[in-house]
Amino acid sequence: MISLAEENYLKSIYHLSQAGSKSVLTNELAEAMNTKAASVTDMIKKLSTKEFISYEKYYGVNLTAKGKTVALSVIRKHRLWETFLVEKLAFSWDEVHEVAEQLEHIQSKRLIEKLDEYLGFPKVDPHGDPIPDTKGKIKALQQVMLATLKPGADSIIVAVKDSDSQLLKYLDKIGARPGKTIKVIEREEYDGSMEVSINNQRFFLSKEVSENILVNA
Amino acid sequence: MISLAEENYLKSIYHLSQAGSKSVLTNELAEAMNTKAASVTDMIKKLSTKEFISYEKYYGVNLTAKGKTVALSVIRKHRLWETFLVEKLAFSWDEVHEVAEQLEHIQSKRLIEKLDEYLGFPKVDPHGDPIPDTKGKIKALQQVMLATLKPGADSIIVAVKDSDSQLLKYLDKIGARPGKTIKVIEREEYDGSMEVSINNQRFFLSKEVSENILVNA
DNA sequence: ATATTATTTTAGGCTTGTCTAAAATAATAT
DNA sequence: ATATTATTTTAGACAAGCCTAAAATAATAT
Ligand SMILES: [Mn+2]
Ligand SMILES: [Mn+2]
Ligand SMILES: [Mn+2]
Ligand SMILES: [Mn+2]
Repeated sequence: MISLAEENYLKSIYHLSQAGSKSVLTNELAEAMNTKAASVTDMIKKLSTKEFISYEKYYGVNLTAKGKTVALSVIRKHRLWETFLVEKLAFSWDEVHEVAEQLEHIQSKRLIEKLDEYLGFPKVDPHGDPIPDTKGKIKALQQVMLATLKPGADSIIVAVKDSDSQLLKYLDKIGARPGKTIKVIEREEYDGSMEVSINNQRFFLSKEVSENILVNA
Repeated sequence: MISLAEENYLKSIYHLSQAGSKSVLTNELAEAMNTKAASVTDMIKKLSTKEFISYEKYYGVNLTAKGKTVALSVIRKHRLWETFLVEKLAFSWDEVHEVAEQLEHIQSKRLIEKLDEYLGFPKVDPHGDPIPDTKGKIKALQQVMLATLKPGADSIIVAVKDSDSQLLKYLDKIGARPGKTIKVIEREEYDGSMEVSINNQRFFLSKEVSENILVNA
């Protein structure tokens, strides 16, 4: 049996280890989990005993194959539920993350299989994030932050960061959705802001925004 | 904030107080919750402090208006989810209860409103149980156990007990579903078993089965 | 009225997941 | 190489929810 807290830690470790390529450190995890380092150390020990992670004292943790499977299963559920909420219940994409955080912990293989089928076996969620298959296989998209593109570059939005409702509302307003073409007109070196065009309309994006828009490489 | 355990206790107290008209006793609750009397006493104190129940030591508990509201909200969610699982995901009626026990604890007003709308504002769940409305108003059906009917009586099945998968499979097989007409042919006094006809077919039902079929009074 | 039995509560303990404060270790700067 | 700083771990505590065993109370039988 795996608890809700354990699932959330494993998911978080997975996401953090995707970002960087090194071990996930205690403080990183504490920040991500909105808790204290001491609590993280406690949980790390439990997860390590259960062989979901490998742990070297003072040097952070890494998911084992077993742990990765759990993490991907939770992510699969999260993204399928988000898709359901948007496609079937007419939620907007900025409202779904919080609810999916709860729904992802429902334990029922059958439910997820049925849901997947009902949704027509979607490949990505409403934010463009790939949905792992039953076996936890995930399509590693070729994606890069919009912030890294040079002026003149033309590319297609692949995904956006999904957990900030404010950002999503803004992106929706300017039409920055997965599938859309975005062109970098100009880039200000000193603050990383840029002018872009979407749907033949021009917008100024701060560095913060352009780092949360992922485009095809 | 109300915890999952608290919600389950309140739901259970509600169901037990519907059955009998007296206060709900510690042992009844322990049995229903699959736990020990001592644990029930502990929880009762918490719920009492939070004013979800009124509690007289040694004489059992009763829901306050506040507690009843919570219980009915959980029951509403449970029954809406069961309806969703059967109507949209093609679950059979004997598979849904367990999953709904989990889904009923998802906290999101918006989700339940949208789900209700998506399902077309159903009035009863797949087992015939009435779905409380947003305000917790529930249609008290005129219903009586099939077991109490006399031979010759003709009546319509209104609901069936929903938490026993085996029973539901059996009822489905013989066609005993809500809305169907059932006629009592004969009743054996000494064991309470009866012969009935459904869809012009005859079946022998044990007392146990006939107590779990509810018909219009 | 009193004794026996059944029910409920209390006492004390365990696990999970959290916390703060203190100690240990690693990283960095001189 | 050593001192300072930052990070991580340990120690000890707490709330929620559960448990067993013992004590208290209520119900019932004589
Ligand atoms: Mn999300
Ligand atoms: Mn998403
Ligand atoms: Mn049910
Ligand atoms: Mn039901």
